[in-house]
Amino acid sequence: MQDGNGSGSESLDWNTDDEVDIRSETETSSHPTLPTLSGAIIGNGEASTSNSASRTMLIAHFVGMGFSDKLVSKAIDENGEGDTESILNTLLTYSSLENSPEDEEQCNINSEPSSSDFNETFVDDYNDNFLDEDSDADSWGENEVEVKIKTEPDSALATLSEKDNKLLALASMGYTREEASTAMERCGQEASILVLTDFICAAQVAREQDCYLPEETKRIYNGSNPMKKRKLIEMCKKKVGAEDTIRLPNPMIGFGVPSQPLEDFRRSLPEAAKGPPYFYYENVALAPKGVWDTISRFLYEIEPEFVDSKYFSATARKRGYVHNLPIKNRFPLIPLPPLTIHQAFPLTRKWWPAWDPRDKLNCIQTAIGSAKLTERIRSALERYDNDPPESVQKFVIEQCRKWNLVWVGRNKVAPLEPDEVEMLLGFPKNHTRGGGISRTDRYKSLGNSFQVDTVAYHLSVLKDIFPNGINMLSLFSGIGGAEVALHRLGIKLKNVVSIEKSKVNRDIVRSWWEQTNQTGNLIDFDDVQQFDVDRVVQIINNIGGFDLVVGGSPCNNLAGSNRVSRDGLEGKESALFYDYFRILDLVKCVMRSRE
DNA sequence: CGCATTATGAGTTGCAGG
DNA sequence: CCTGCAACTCATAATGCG
Repeated sequence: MQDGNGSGSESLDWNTDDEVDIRSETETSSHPTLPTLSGAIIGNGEASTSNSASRTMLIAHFVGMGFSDKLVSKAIDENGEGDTESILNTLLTYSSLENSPEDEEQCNINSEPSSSDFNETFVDDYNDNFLDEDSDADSWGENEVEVKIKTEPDSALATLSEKDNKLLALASMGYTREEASTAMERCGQEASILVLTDFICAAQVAREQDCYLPEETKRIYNGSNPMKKRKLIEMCKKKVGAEDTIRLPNPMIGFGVPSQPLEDFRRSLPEAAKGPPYFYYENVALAPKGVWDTISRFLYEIEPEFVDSKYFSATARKRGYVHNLPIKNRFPLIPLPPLTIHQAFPLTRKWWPAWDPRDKLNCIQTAIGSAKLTERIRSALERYDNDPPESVQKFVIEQCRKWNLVWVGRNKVAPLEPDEVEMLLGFPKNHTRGGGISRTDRYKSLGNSFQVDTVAYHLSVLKDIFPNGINMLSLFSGIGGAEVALHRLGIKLKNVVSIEKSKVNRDIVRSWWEQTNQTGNLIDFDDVQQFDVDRVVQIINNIGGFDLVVGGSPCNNLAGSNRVSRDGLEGKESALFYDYFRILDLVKCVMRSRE
């Protein structure tokens, strides 16, 4: 996806002066802005008139959190007085749509919204609750949360948030509110972000060139004519200019790897990006076009650090990391892991043909090569006493690369074993073994995980900053790559709040936590979408704040190996990136309000 | 139903060579 | 500048078996 980045384009006039939007008090910015709560405009608090007592209380409550009087009234009108959760959601959406990078410091969430309610002994409560599994998400603050959810139909919530998400995303891309809503009107609310941006882009081009009638434009963007669509997108790219799209570095060493530390490298973070808390976000580097531009724009315009884990391991793993950590004085985990196939698997050397030039494995994925394939390879090679002809060599090497096969006997290749994958990714042996987990699930969980040495290298700078340990919020924890990395760095884990959908993964982390005799608290949840303001405030009041927020959101719809649903950042699972951003920004605001 | 097995390309990038 | 080619990719869904 090539998004339309408004800045730097004079000819297209992305931001018209006569646009009508809700940020009328501030000057129009020509820069694509972050949809952050941190950047919310704080109203000057007009006196509200003719309100019931409860309504006045309600308004005061939200105004106390930093929202303007006018906005709060509007939100209450839309949602009714009874449903504070929906009101808050609406307010957050409005705030996000308001663009005001100049006012980043004005986040005035009241740190004590009825603090007596929150200062109960929650830690004790959930330590008990965790013992009865699967009820974790609901066993919390039942009296409050349950009721709210039941009064609001799920479908309504989902529709609202989906629509808002799209508006939000479009706003973040620098489109005006008018363009966004027009596009949604014309393409329908079910239209994907791609379709919407295409529509806007096409409209721009049409306006520019005056050669497409509206009806024609509409027809083209109903998906009937892919050639013309592609051509139009190309034209848009030319117009917008590709100079500000994120490109992958070559070699992919980010801000340095142990063998090439980039000693004197400095970077300046945008003010809004600085902590607390520190945060660390991860996803696949080779995502569809435009994805990393969007991710970076949401995550405070921080430039992603793209690193291939082949500099830390015998297997490649090209990933992008967005974080606000210092990068000076990083150090790697000891012992240094093997960096070549030969070092990692000495026994394969005996069978490794001279005509297979590989010394690194490709990316570990979630599925392995079939026995049928390895058998085809064996029988193809068996016909020759010496080296096979070049055509056969080419076929075999191609398949070995594709499926990450290693030589385990004469003419015999095989996929990696789960424990070998564990080693390559930096996990302790048998990390994913036992406890009722199937072999298939082991491959899947490992294939979706961090490379521990790589992540540890980035997180190592925290050791001096937090000599007494850290509180961590871990989203999409998986099998606990970040937790393992910190533990191996010798950074004490005081409180770890972990959110992970898969029960087998939660079990793996819980098991590792017990096996390693952790002295801190591991608190887990299963759904990021239900992790709302109340919960964040409750937890922060209890543990005193987070030092680090880590997470790699789902890559399903971004990953190249997905033939079926590589739908980009708006895909079913990958769209959970926006929940990472939402929760991070929430934590940021609550933390700032407690200063 | 759980688990294992298998088949299923496209999108993107880099690079060499016109 | 362009074109062709090689390389690579945190996956999904259908099927069969016990």
